[in-house]
Amino acid sequence: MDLSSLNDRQKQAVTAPLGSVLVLAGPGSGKTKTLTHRIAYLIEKRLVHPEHILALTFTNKAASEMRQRLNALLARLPGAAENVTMGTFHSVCAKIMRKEITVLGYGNDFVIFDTDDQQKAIKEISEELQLDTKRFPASLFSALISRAKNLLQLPAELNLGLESPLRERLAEVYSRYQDSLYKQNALDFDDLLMLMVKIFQNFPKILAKYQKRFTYVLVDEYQDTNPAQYALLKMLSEHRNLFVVGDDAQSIYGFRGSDIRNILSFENDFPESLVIKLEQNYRSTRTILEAAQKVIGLNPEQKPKTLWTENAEGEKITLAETEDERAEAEFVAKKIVALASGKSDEVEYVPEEQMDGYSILDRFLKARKMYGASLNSFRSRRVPQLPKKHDSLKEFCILYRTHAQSRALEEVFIESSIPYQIVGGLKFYERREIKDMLAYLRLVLNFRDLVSLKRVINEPPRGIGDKSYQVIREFILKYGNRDKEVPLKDFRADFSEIKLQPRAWQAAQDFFAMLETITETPAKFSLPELMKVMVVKIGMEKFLRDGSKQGDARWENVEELFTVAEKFRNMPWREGAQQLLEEVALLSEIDSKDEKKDAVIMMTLHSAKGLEFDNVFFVGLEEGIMPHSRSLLEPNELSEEVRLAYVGLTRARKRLFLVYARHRRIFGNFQSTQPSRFLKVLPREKLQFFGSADKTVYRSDEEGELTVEEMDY
DNA sequence: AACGCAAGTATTTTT
DNA sequence: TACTTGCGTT
Ligand SMILES: Nc1ncnc2c1ncn2[C@@H]1O[C@H](COP(=O)(O)OP(=O)(O)OP(=O)(O)O)[C@@H](O)[C@H]1O
Repeated sequence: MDLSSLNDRQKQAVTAPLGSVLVLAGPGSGKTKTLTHRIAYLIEKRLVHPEHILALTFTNKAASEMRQRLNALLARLPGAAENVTMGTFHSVCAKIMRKEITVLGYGNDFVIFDTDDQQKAIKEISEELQLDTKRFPASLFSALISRAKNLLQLPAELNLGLESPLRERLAEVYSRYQDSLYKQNALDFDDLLMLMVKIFQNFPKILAKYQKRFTYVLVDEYQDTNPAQYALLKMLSEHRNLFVVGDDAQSIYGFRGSDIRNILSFENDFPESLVIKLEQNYRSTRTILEAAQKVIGLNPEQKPKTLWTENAEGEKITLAETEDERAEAEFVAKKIVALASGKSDEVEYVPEEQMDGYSILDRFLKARKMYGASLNSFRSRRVPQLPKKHDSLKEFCILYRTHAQSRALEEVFIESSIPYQIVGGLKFYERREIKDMLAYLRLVLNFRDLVSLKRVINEPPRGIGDKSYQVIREFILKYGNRDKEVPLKDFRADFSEIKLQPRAWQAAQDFFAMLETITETPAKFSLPELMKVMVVKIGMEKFLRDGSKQGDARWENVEELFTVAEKFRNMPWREGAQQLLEEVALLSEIDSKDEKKDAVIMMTLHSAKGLEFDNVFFVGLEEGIMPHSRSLLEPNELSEEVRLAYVGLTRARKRLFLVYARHRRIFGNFQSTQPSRFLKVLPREKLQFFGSADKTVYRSDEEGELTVEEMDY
């Protein structure tokens, strides 16, 4: 096997004897690359069969990219890469659970509840218990339940050290919530991990089966694993044959239960393990690396690591101060236009009549559609224009702390005719019409799914309001139980007994009759075929296309969903629906990124984990945003902000632009802002300033000795 | 039950 | 600013 593209340390990791290995190293040192080569090596040297390898990544996208690379590395063994099990913890657990969950009493056609479904289920319980939803919002319970599950605490074992009365309320809600999930045959995200652990703990035969199946387990981004994931690894790997890579300085998912101690105590947890440190960075220029090191230096608790590079010193980092978020976006647009049209320096504004490409009318129409720009405000703005002929935009990336920051950028990019792609934020699958369609599908598979029922029983309007829904809900909850599954047909016979107002009664009977006819579709039909019948029965097109343009757009989205469903044409519709729903529920934000599209990419710092770009714009570097105001109270959270900034800076290969605004609109009104404390530690001589950034940021020299917490304003 | 309007409130970060 | 929630009217 060709190891020539690896350095000595990387080779050592790739060819290490079987046993536990930790590769602990900084950004851009080739951890992911090493992990991929390790898999290839194990397969090619016939040390482990591909089917016996389990590789866990942080996102689905990372998994599919790894599989592609592996395929290329194993060109001489075609098909081998396909046999490796790869995916996120959640998706791999979901697959295993489909086979094994019946031991817990759930059906293996369970649905996966996303955060939204989860909160709706909790809300119903809060209402049932007549809790004060101001004092105890569903989002609070949802976060706490998630925390408990990540700590592997079932309702009976709940112990989060909370104060009364929250402790008692949570215990009640959690217990009822878990019952409710069970009755609906649903698992939430955290159940996928927690219940998997519980199965392995309580059913040693099942555990043994998977220990035999996966004799070698690899984990990328190990610093962001939570206690449940840790427990899984510990059981699966029987303390051996575990290969993990990560960097404690890049742990950024603490809010989701990730525990940095997993990587810090690997050596103790897995005795006789081999720890390998990679120290050469292949990604960034020396300047970028130096700046990043300074920032992470704000966290004394991070494990010290050497990181050097043979790369050139490179260009200076640009530190720009702008007036507000609009000017910030214009600054970024201007730089991108300049760089992508081959001019390394400033561009002049192009007079309208000389503009290539789009007419001003086009741009105005787009701007109005996107954010309702008025003609006057639009004309008074002069933004640079991206020429029709320009370099590829794929190597431009804009990073921000929160999704809300993308708006100003979007507005300016539309006006500048710069194609862009936003990762995450308001997604296709979060649109109302799409969620409705998926809810119908879920109901067709499982009429006990109350969250879906509530969503669509009156969508389109059928004359079944909240009162009637509550009665139906009670009926279903009391009706039989999951242990002996009742077909919808039998349910319907009994459902005619339900006591509802005549109009609602008829509508409800019709609704379930419709579900039943869809459910009886023979298995020879595929999912796309079923869905087309389904929308007709529902009357979806008439409902959505109300004559407005938005209505047409909504219907187009449904048609787009048909296209997605085409993937599942070669299997019975039930299976297809299940796979579609699972895939949608477990999508990662970054999965939506379209590699083919030539566009500037915008995303949150969290989504950028593991990625790299030639040109990175890190915007909104202000106190309150980066670090975020919600993180300032807890030192742990502030440390995580430092790591987040470190992740952001180290995404850049060649050029890095840091931008902050003096004023920013927050909740609609302007507030003045202060530059981020993280900027103060950057090496001044490696920066190129724009605006009065130099003066504003380096106001005093005495701050050199302060800790991050002390650096506040 | 459905619709419309007004007030109030919220933004980290995601599988 | 934008979205959700609640209230009042039909
Ligand atoms: N030995 C090497 N020679 C040349 N390039 C390398 C070498 N090792 C890694 N690289 C390159 O360095 C870049 C970073 O690699 P990789 O993404 O694997 O790093 P990483 O340590 O996983 O980074 P991060 O911690 O940011 O996720 C990639 O473009 C990779 O191709």
